[in-house]
Amino acid sequence: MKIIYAGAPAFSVAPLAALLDAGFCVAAVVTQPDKPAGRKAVLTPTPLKSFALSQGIPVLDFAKIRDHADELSKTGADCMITCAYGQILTQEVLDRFAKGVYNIHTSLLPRWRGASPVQHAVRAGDKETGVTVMRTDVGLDTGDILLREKTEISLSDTSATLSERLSQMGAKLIVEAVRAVEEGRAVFEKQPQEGVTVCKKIRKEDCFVDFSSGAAELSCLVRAMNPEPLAFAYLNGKLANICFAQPCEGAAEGVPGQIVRADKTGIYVATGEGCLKITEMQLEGGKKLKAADLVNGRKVAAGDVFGAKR
RNA sequence: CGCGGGGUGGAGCAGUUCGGUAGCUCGUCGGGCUCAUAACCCGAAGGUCGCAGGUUCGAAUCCUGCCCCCGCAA
Repeated sequence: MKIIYAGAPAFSVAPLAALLDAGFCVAAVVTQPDKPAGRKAVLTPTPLKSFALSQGIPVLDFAKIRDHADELSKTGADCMITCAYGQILTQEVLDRFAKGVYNIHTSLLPRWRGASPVQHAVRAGDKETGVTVMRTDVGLDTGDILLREKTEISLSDTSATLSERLSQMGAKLIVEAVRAVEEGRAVFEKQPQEGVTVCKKIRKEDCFVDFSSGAAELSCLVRAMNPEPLAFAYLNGKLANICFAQPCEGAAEGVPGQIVRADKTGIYVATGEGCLKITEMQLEGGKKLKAADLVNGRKVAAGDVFGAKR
């Protein structure tokens, strides 16, 4: 079985590594073109590209994969695996692979089809999520399901910790999946009609922490946006990216957004319903800091109020 | 040349405007109090003030160059 592997973010690296470890031949890696990144706008390859090059695998970074179907065929691959690749595949591309095209998707399909399933699952307060390996068709994550594995989402999970876990799960599943396909024992199941949700790409304005909402809901928002793009509000005239927060016991006396207590254990903020404990936060221009450090440096004190503007 | 913040004992910060003995909240170590403690009291150790050069009797502070970290925007 000769494989082409398509992906981009760090998340997509582990499954590729697993396929290589399992002894499969990866003819080429397809990924997004290098993009300017960081303050200096340095042209940066995707994490998957860096990894592929370090493994000596040829990399194809097409601006539009649909214009390069012939090049895909030339690799002689009979199967393509995609994982957070970020480009829509056309029927012409799908037809180039005799053994099919399969996608590793980080949700329990048909829930959270689309661009940012991990963040949406956390933000929605889902109790569980997982990884689905499916056969790709021209629809958006609508293909038939081959394998699926669940994992719980805990109150201490962020999109960062979940992604890491899902990446490992995806790595395990894709090896199983490819073996099944290779041995002709793959069994597919149509996606259910019910329970379909679609998620779009997250924008920064989706990340505003409105303290008039409930603490439980805000905790989900904050944890969903970690590590990127980070939930935020304004504090003492500065942008404050809130990295980690959990709902906590205790009355929340004070107007929503007001810090009722700030000590080594956390920054306790009144919300519309309940109290939110922030334990990690990043002020404009600064690094991410633990609550204890913010309090020690006198940057945050009881009585300060989070708001929507500077 | 996209805009901006920052580098000061182990951590987070003040001090820089207007040069003159290195300060705060913690942590660490030692001692005390306590049935006990992450609480409280007493004491101690620990700093080339990012790097290099310049001005000066004297530079964390003023001037010049460089390195590194971070927020926004892409």
